[in-house]
Amino acid sequence: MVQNMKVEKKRGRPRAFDTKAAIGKARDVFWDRGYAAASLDNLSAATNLNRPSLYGAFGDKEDLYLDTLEGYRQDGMDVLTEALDPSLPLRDNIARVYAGALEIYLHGDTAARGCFLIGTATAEAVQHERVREVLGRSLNDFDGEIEKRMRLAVERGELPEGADPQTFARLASAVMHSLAVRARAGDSREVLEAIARSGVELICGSALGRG
Amino acid sequence: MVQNMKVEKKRGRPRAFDTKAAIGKARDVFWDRGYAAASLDNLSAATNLNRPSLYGAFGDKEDLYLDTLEGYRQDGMDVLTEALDPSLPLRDNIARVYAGALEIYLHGDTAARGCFLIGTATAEAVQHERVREVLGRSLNDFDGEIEKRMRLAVERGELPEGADPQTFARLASAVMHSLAVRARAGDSREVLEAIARSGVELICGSALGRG
DNA sequence: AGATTTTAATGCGAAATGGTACAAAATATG
DNA sequence: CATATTTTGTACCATTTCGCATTAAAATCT
Repeated sequence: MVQNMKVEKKRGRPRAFDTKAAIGKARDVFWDRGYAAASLDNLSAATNLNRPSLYGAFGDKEDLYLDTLEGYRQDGMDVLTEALDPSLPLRDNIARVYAGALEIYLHGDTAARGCFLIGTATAEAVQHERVREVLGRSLNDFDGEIEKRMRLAVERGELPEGADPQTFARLASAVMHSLAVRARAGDSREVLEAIARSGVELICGSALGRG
Repeated sequence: MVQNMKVEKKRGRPRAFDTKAAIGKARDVFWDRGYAAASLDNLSAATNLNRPSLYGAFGDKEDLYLDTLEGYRQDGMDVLTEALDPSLPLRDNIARVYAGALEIYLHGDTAARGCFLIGTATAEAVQHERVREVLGRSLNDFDGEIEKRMRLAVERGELPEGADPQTFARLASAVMHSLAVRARAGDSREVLEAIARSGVELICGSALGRG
């Protein structure tokens, strides 16, 4: 049932490329240049697909971009849920979330890439409603995933009794947003890790949650 | 001495436009569309300057963009220092900083604009070194201004004795960065204000700083 | 094998883009 | 007034852009 989804033999000529891989390559282009500055030639070169193939497989440039955004959101959620393993203390969870984020953000050829969503989708969000929708939904999904863990933390006493899980989740996200921006602005790993540590401290800190 | 800077009567035909106003109009265009997607036609139409005039007055598109960024940074610093009036309690200061930020971020015709720097310069930061430099410097300047107030707060006992002003400043900035992103992602004023309030609470909160 | 269906490759084209040449206009200086 | 200097407006250019039409190629179905 899992593998049946693609077993229906398609009629015509089979694709000579892997869709997921192509989206990944396209994502790298958008990540470095931003959506608007990424040309179809750039994308075509990076994916080894000529423009008509790109167009046939993904639709126009905006459609392709939305696909890369969705893929990133999904990957991000996977990393996040793994980092939030509830068998670990809350403090470790949040630290792992930030560490995982920095692992992604600090990659880059010429300069650190930061967060793909925050680094590129924000720029288009005002004009392109669909991009704004994906961006907003992604941020909310991240918040929601963290909020689940925060709820557990309140139950377990890792956070003060009256603490609002949603509020704590949003503040935990806020630190991550800042890391995303600062990484792309060129801040060093040392600075970013220091911010991450102090964020963990502030949110899960002994002063508040005696976590 | 202040007004002498421009009193040297220039020789040729005088400009028929106000430079500052033109930069402001251009900034609005970049703010909505992002740097790459803003065409010289867009900028020309918004400023009522034809392309050669734009080019003559500001240089090429990137030069003009950098001018708008610098102007925004300067304006932002002014708003920030005003909000951080040291005769007020730290809690009020930070609340005013966020309120001032939201006042700017929530403007927009089709959708909220968010922060001009974070919303548009991050997208270009990887490829354009000069943009990355301005972005990084701006973030640091904001941090520095807040840090000064935090230092004072430690001296006054508004924050715990051992607290590191730089750390607290960066965390205060982090909440603002999150507001910047979320505003552009379409979050409502209510949500943003709630985040701002909880950010103030967490950073200046009684549990920690008994401010 | 022949028909059908889907993908791949070449190349085109209309429009938009960033930038500039050039001449007219407007002002200060001599 | 004449000249030098700067700005303005029209028109233009070379390039890039996105998107597609068309044709060739490769697989499946009958």
